[in-house]
Amino acid sequence: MSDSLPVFPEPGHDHDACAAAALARAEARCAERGARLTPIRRQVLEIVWESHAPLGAYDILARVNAAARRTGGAREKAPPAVYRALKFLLDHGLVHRVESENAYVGCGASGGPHAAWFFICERCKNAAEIDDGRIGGALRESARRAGFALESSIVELRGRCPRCRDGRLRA
Amino acid sequence: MSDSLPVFPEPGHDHDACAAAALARAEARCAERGARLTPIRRQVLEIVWESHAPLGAYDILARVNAAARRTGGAREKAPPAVYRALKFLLDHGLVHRVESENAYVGCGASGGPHAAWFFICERCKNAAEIDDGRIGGALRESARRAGFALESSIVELRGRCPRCRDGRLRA
DNA sequence: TGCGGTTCCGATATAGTATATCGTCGCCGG
DNA sequence: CCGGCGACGATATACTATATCGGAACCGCA
Repeated sequence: MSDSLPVFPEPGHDHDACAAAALARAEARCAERGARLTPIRRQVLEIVWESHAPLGAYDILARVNAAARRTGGAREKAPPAVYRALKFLLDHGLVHRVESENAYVGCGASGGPHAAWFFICERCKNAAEIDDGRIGGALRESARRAGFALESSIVELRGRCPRCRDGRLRA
Repeated sequence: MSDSLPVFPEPGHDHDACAAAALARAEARCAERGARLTPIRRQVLEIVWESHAPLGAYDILARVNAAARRTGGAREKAPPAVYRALKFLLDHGLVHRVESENAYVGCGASGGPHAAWFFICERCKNAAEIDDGRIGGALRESARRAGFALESSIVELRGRCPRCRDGRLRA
């Protein structure tokens, strides 16, 4: 685990490349595991990677169906299609769920299983994963002292990202 | 902020006293603030204090209505009644919301505003507030290093409480 | 080639969580 | 008396998620 690094996407970052890299990681991981990145799963993953802001399941569904309407008249998907795809992606560590928003965001890490801890900007809505060993240490130590057998941890830190923090409301 | 102390309720603790103390704290705080602990607000608070396990809004609603049926035929309350009461209690720091369960639990602290961090036992379902300065320190330091202006933090640690941890499944 | 198992998906229904809106009542200060 | 405000009742609706069943596609294997 490394120190915390600049975690929010830079203003002008090449987001297409960012998303493409995530898709490539997903394909690699699925190949490794013999898991099938089917069209609907891949599409849902692409949609959550359209930005760094967590997206609700029904927003994802709407985009899936909007795309279907554009490209030809395939019948509308129903909610379970999206929830099944999300479950697959969650199970394989390709997306994370943001509990405080009932929403889903792409996993930016290439490594194995890891805790899903986030900074979430209240203004631009972006979420950035936190990679900071100190937090894990503090949580484990706190659990140890309480006699609590820690199995998983949810950490969602809300506030203003570096770009949005300077009081510039609704810039 | 103190060290982490034994935070889960003891097996045989006097829960009636525990709930009564919480109600007394609530009355005191409302008096201080000129806020009105109306009958429905008080009843919702009593219901969340029936145990240390977070309770869903509709479970609370069902208990409110069950009580009404028992004591005489007052008309059933609708969901907004409970959500309004919960909002009041949340605003005044008398209950906390557990994001990972869409559920609500009484606030055990008597002090002022504070972060709502929890241990949540997957077996007995109880939630216990964490009072550990190290966690806050780690979170603030992580935010500082990332240039993130921290406004609020959600920490929900899931696992087994001291009483439930020893592999005794469904005892 | 045909069988049997598994995985994935379509389709429908329903469960569970939360809020918007509008009207009324009661209280309190002027 | 009246005006404002906070609280609440009532209805409707939005949003989030899952249960269940059946069929299609795929795979390994006799």
